[in-house]
Amino acid sequence: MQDTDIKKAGLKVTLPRVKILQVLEQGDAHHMTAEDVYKTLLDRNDEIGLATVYRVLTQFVDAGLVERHHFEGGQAIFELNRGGHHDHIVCRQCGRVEEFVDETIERHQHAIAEKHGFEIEDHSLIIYGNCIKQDCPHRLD
Amino acid sequence: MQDTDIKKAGLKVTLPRVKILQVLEQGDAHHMTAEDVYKTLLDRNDEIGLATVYRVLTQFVDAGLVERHHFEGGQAIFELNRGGHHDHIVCRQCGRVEEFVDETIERHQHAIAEKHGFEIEDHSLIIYGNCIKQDCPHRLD
DNA sequence: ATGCCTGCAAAGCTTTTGCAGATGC
DNA sequence: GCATCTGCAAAAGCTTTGCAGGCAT
Repeated sequence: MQDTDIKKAGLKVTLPRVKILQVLEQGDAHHMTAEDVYKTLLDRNDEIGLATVYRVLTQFVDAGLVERHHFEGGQAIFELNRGGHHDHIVCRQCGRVEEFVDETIERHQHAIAEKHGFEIEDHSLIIYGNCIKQDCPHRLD
Repeated sequence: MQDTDIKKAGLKVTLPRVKILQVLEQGDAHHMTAEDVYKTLLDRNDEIGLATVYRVLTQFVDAGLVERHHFEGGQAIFELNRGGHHDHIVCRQCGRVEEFVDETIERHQHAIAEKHGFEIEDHSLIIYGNCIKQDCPHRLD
């Protein structure tokens, strides 16, 4: 239940916050730019300012409710934090984003950090490629 | 020899291009923002416009001479392509960037791409943490 | 009632682009 | 000489911020 999450973050339960959380929960595309969230809200006739979308997303990131990723392209990508860490594989043709977890990679990263004298906090692994799925609209034949 | 590389890229060998390549080759910090490159040039009394730095770096990236990375923070990071792929581990305290290669991780990435029906083109693996080195100016004690 | 929120518009940053003059070949 | 390149200034994205009014508690 979203209201609880918002409260736990020390934030007031306001309409914009609830709606933004809903978009992130329901979106078929789990990975969205701030602009994507904004436009989705407009499509639903929820008129929420773009500045508010940015502000709220940042607050959610700070609260740990949402993750911010930096893919190619300069725009930040936001994703609801559903627990469970995962990495990403992105199709350069159609923009599709899929998630994966690989325990071996995770372990090796820790070993590498240790070897280099780093206390690991976080990591970002993004595989870029072309998906060869039937419905990739930019499919390479 | 840089002139050859520039020519091979189909670009004229101009002073700005040679100087920018020199900065990337000689920089102790192998990972620089466009602004870093620009300021380094100014320090050497080479007055090259920031727009030119951006334009030339982009041309070098397109030519495969330079790599562009997207770390946290929004600014693109440029690095001379010295052959040999590697990944990065970044200290959030002091900004230090170290490089590493892990064959197991590389292999697993290919396996993951295949499993998801992607033709892998590229990938970006960045580990963020805090280095605990003697000379880290922001060292956590 | 009060303090936290929102919307708007303006500003901030990084990066790109148009154009006139300069330069490499 | 001619095409390509550079510098400047302006513009273009994305994101943040100041402020005045609005809303949750």
